[in-house]
Amino acid sequence: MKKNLPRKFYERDTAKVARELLGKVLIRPSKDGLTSGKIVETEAYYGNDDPASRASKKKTKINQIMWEQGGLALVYMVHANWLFNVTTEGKETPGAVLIRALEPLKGLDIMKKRRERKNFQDLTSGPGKLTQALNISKKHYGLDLVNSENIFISNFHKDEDLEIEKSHRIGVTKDLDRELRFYVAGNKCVSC
DNA sequence: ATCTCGATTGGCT
DNA sequence: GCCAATCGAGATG
Repeated sequence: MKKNLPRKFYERDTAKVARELLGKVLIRPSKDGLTSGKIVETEAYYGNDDPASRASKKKTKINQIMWEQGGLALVYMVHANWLFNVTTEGKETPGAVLIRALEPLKGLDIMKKRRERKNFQDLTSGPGKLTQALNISKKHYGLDLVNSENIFISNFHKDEDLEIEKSHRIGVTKDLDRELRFYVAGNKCVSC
């Protein structure tokens, strides 16, 4: 079993974490089998000065862990889909990275069943799709990815050279004048 | 108790 | 490409 990324990986500038999460593997063992995928698309969300961020408003039950340590699972629902994020930066500095797309690696049959789709590209090519494929939901809220066996992120076995591109964030009503979406160029599983 | 809205998805034109 | 459906949280009364 591969090793969880350490706390210090997450407790850095959010855009840097988002960018470096590309190519890492999200691993999700479960009762019905292990599913995993390579991260190919992410978005960075900051605090106060980021109108698109959940942390730009006051603390709530949902966003409060953005002020906690880095490496925690932040899961919430948008338009009837669970979205999976990881907190970043140290305590008192809010930040999180949204995982927007994966390239399926293991457990493809399980993913197909959960998604009720059989095409490779329909499995995890969107933030709501990948949570369904990996069976991630509200119950994982607050999980510490640095220690957990249920969901964790680790380095990929081979150091591939990724060609990374960036763009403005997708779907947000008020974006910043800064490109905070990162994705692997040309990858078939990127959401758009 | 009810209403509004969203970091989406999938089906249809 | 367009657009309606979907769920839960947060706000409001």
